[in-house]
Amino acid sequence: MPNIKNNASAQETRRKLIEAAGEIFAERGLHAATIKDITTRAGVNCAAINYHFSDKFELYAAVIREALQGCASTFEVISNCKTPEEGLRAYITMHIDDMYTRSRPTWTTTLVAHELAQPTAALDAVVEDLIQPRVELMNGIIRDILGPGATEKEITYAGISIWGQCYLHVHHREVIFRLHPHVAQNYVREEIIEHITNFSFSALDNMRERIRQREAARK
Amino acid sequence: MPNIKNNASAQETRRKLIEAAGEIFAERGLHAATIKDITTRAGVNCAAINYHFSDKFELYAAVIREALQGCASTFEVISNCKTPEEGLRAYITMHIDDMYTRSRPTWTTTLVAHELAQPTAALDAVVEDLIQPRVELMNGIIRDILGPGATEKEITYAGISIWGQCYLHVHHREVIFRLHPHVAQNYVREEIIEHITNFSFSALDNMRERIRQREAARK
Amino acid sequence: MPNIKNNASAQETRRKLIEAAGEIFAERGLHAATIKDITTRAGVNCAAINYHFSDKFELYAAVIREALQGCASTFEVISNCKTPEEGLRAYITMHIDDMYTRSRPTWTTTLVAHELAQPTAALDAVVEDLIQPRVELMNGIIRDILGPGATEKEITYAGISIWGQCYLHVHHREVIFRLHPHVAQNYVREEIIEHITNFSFSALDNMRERIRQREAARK
Amino acid sequence: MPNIKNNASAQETRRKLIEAAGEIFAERGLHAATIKDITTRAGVNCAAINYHFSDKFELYAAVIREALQGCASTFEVISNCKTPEEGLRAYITMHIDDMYTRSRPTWTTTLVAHELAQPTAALDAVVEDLIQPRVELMNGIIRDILGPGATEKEITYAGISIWGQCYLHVHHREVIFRLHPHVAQNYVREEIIEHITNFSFSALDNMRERIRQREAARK
DNA sequence: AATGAATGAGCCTTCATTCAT
DNA sequence: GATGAATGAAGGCTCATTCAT
Repeated sequence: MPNIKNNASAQETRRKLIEAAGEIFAERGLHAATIKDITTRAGVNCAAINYHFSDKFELYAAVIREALQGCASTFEVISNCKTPEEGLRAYITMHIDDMYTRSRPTWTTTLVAHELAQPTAALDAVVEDLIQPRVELMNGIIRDILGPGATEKEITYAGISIWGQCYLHVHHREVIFRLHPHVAQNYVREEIIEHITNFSFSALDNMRERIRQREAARK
Repeated sequence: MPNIKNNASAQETRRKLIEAAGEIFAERGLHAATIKDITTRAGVNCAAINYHFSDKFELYAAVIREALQGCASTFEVISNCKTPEEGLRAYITMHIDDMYTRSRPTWTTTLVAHELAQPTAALDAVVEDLIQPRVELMNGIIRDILGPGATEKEITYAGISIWGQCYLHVHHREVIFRLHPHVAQNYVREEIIEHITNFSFSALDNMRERIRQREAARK
Repeated sequence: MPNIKNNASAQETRRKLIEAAGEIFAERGLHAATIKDITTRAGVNCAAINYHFSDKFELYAAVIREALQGCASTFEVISNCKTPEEGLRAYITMHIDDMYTRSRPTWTTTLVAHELAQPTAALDAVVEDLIQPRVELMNGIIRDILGPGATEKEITYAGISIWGQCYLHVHHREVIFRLHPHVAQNYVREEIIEHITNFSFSALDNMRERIRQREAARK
Repeated sequence: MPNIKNNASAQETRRKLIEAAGEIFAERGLHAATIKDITTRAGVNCAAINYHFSDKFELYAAVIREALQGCASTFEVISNCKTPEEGLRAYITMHIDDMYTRSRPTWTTTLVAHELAQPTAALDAVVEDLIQPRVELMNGIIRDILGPGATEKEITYAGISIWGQCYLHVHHREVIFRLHPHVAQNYVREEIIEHITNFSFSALDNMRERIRQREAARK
């Protein structure tokens, strides 16, 4: 791995750059963000980017990597859930809380949204490090709920249905608020989690019943 | 009204520009797309953009407007449905088919996705012309299904849940395919429509029952 | 002479173009004035300039020629003056009135000022048609006043002294007004003519006396 | 204060840019001068203008400011004059020498002439820093000559009369030479100074006498 | 005679990058 | 390790001009 600077002040500069770049990339996207914007906000010279990351895109990649770290922290919570419904609720909560958690800088979610809408070479890392594990986690929960007769496709589709509901709330809140001012004015996180959990669980329950009947008929 | 050119050849040039710009804006986004790219693909001189649309951004706005036209065509189909379930299925079909319809150029959906992920001043038009009418259409269907006791918030949340499921399939197919290669290899449009319809309908059915019980208890 | 169009409507277009171009060249100068500005103000198509004048610079030259016409009209007034002092006063009046005469469009003076400060190829015409005759006229008056002993150089210098006084009042009124607000607020054309005439005449009178003494001594 | 570069080489580049820009702005005026011309003559990259002055116009303003410096140097000479006539001669000499002094770059006078003929936002600085002090200096001299009875208007008009004579010699030499080839061939700076001084002094003397008579009559 | 449409050239500016210190 | 200075490349836009009608 190149460009690993050991000096303490070097690490400090790196950190300031990643922080500033994260915010600005999230605000404007990869192309509209300029190096001058980033270095100005970071309070360093513009040549520092070339020194620490050799490239604007390398900085972007580093920012993405940074954004993906710490996302796995809530996984244990989900694993410890006893009932599948609890697991489902915990999973949905994790998604919705992407927007609120203060343990990570606020720009990470927005940044990932940009990357999904307009993928760069960094998309692979996003999929592998962030989304893939979540999908697998979720698939496990769904498999538990749907029972042993569920096909991989059914599990996949169900997973997408749940993820999609969360996705809009997390990444397109602005549009939702514009469409539904009454939601914007009285925004209650728990309400949304409750709705998606109920909506999804009842749909999964129905799927489970259908699968059970199908499997019974097949025997 | 400025910039309305009447000559036939002018209209032709406008069309070529919008076509080329649509593709390139969809590929690269507003900032990364260059005027040279667009005019080269359109086969016209770069000054033509200034002549027909005074600005790069005005061209972008025109492209967005163009993308939004023709989206309302399937509304009648939905209005003619007899049962709510049929209406729901027709609505979901309309969403999913955004990706496949050949009556419109292929770039429109991608372009709208960009606009949602990284809104510009053109977002207002997208929301008002494209999304708002769909949301109202859907809310009517949902209201029919949930029955008279449903609150506005319940209808809103249910609508977002359905929209969200379609959204991922339409706008993030690339990511879905990467995550689920078996879906990519054997992609069946009807399967997806079937799944989302069933998933959503059973969830709505469950909501309806709860609401019914709640309203009964209240009396 | 090329580009002499005979049709009546063509002459009309030419006239409108020269009028509009005169104003805009006077406002902004040759380079800063754009063809679009001019044709917009003239209410004609931009290709008309190329058709009637073949060139932006040819249009400018035509405008200059236009501006120079009609300047000779007051010459007879001066020629008819009986005493040299009257002639001097009439000459100064002619200069000062360049700014006020309503028989010609108001932009001509400003335009000539531009040409003097930043000469183009059109300067020759300005000098030959506008300035040269005036200078010769003035030199005659001055020669009358100074008497037969005056050298050409003395006449020349005296002429420049008189012209220069008028020049500032005519071409740099804006600066004068800024420097002397009390003059701006109570601007009296006659006062200025009176001052320059007295100032110049007394100076010329003094010159005449010196020349007389010098010539007397020489004999 | 932005744009103050401290490094020695930066100062050197700034100086080269101002020098080159001064010459080219003087040759062609603000609009006709191109950044490429300037940077080529200065031997620097075109982006240097953006780096040192953020703008073409900011560069122009800096050039004007530069042109105005050092103009006040001869003021003491005038202040030290004993008789009013000496002061008047020194003042006229200062004006005429604007064209010849080699202590300043040769373009400054031409540049100021452009600015007067076609004012930009930089005119304010020209008036305040260059012209205003000279006018006040001159008004003092004239007030001494005319005596206590002179009105402000009389002093103002007299000042303009003197300034105007110098103005033509300084700013329109080209035209003068074209009109009077014999002056061009045998140009003697002292002759001109002598003429303007005599011409003006005799006129002022005459004014003083009139004022004296008027004041005497009023009592 | 006039115009709508189109164009090539060039301008100012910005950007990511690199160099020298 | 960090920075002030400099730069080549390219971008958006404007302009005078020309073409086809």
